[in-house]
Amino acid sequence: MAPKTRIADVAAAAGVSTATVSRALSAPGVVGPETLKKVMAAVEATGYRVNAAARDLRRQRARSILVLAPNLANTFFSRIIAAIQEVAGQAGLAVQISDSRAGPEVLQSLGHDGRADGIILLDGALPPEVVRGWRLPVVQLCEWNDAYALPALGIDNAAAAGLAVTHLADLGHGAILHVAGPPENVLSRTREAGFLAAARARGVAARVLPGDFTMASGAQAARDWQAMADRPSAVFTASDECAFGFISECARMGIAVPSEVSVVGFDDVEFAGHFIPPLTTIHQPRAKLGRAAAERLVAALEEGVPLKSGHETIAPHLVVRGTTAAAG
Amino acid sequence: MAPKTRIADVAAAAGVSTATVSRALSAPGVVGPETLKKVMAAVEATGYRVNAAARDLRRQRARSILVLAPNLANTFFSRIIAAIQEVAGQAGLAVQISDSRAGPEVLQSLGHDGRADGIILLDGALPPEVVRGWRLPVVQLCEWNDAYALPALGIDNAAAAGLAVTHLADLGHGAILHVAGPPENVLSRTREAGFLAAARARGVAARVLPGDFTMASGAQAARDWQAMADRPSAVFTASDECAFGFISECARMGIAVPSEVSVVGFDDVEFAGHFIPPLTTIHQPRAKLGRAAAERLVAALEEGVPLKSGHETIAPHLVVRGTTAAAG
DNA sequence: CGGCGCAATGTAATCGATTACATCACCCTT
DNA sequence: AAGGGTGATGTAATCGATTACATTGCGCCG
Repeated sequence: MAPKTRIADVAAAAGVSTATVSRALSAPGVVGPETLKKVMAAVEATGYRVNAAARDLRRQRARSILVLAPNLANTFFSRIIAAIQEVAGQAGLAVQISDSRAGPEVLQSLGHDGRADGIILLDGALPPEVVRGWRLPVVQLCEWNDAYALPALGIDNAAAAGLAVTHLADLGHGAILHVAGPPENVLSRTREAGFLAAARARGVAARVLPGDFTMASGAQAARDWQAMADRPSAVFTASDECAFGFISECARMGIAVPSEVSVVGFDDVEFAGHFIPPLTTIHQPRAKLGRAAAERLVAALEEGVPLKSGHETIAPHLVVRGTTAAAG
Repeated sequence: MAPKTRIADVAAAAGVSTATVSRALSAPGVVGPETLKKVMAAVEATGYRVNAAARDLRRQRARSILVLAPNLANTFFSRIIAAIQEVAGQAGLAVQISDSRAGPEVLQSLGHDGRADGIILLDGALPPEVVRGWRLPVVQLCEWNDAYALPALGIDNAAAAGLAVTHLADLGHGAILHVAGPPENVLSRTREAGFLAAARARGVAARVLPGDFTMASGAQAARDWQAMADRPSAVFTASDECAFGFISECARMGIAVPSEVSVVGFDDVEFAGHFIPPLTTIHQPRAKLGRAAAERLVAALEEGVPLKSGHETIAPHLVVRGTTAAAG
């Protein structure tokens, strides 16, 4: 009925001033118990809800955080965002999401229009000048970019690649092929570097084929691999999707996994455990990552805990399933 | 550098009044060309960005829509949300997401705090009194609830079930098992009803087992089906996940799909086409649904186009892949 | 040449909540 | 009994942008 009730309406109904209503709602301890009761009754009666815009304006806070991700449709992000929303929601902060591939001006204003108090950035490929122009606390998650000079959180990608190499070497594979991700991506580069370092350390032969994280690039890699003179007996791909593509193409070519070739993926996406055969892969704790990033940002925002600068990594682990076996 | 520049700063820099700056930015046509140039230069020089809270307060608009979904981690929603964000972003509206499983008070205020101008609701299981209490335009998407008395948009679930039945009957299957979804869910009920009606119309025997959309319930259904005296040769599940569970369990029991049993899923999730064998399933055009809902809401918000009440359905279609074959 | 109309700009009220500061009542101490 | 403290409440300034209304200056018409 009442289209909008303002704090003044509540004050009138309760027979007190607006200041008292405001205090009753945000600091119940400082108003008298009698008054508190009256105010609460009036709030109930009028169906009052604070106007967020007015409060935000006065408080110079939006009680909201912004999550920026490239390609929101990517299922990799959904669990992360869910975890962020959970933590933020508990702290009473709203979560706004936006595609980080929007134009620079749009991105620029996102950090300046006062709609958000902080940003969680899941993209390492934005123009540094835009990112550095933001005057808000920002946490980089999963991907990062040193040019931003911002705190970052993610798994240790190099160590993760090492886990894959160790696992395969332990199974007796003397040569391993890595299907890399797009070269402009930090994650790709770190994983590839980690792979090469671990292979060298372990004394196994290393080969690398280009890729771009997609299923199609995995299938292409399978064909290229099949045509090699001396095929490595094990493959480590830069993403699960790529591994799926590789394995599917092998199936099409009549090559059995894992008996003829072992495959290790990266990410442990929802589906990895249900693929046939279930995929051995590096697990990225997405919920934990989302939660950790949100907790840090919320702490910075609510309690003024400064964000630790520099990289913080979470240890990944390998999930051994059905796509790896001892070398024949 | 400048921690925050207000419109007054720009006005001072340009030597005009704040009113002129405001007009230059929001209605460039009404200020003189000279003045416009000066203002723009001043905006550039000071790095001014409007303060969204102040503008929202004054305009009584938030330029933001809220998407409410149960379980944001569910990958089914990510593509829908991406499409919503795309449409909203083009219209200059922010997208806020929240878990619809939050407490009633939280939900209540979401519709009243002035942070959002409209809501896209992906959940049909919220308390009707909360939903009806919102004084904002709301569009229900995918799921719906008649008690809300709100416009709804989704695929025609009954017709979709009919497509599955027709396909299987055409392949010569004389009996079909339906693994249903949770009975409290409208989608489950509509799909089941559509299934039964189509089976009756087509003259094929229909059986139903309970389920809840999950992979585990699909696996359980497979075991129950395996134990049946006269097993139907075809299965239609209420979700893709359920179909994956059914098929995986069949594989474990040594039953081949599709030669020994045909399976049709529902949703056409990202992974359906890459499952082995690729899943025959009902395709839900998620991007299209998200876009359509967002377009309607944006039109209602921006141009005052009233929301059509009642259900609006989009025709689904069947994607035939590798889990269905002619009855043996 | 006086006045009307129009275009450009300025002045100040407004959106709704928060909060610094002022006020008041009451009690306690000396 | 005067003075000082304490706790509860009211008054009014404030956050920053928008916009109704007022003002100014100029050209044009009769």
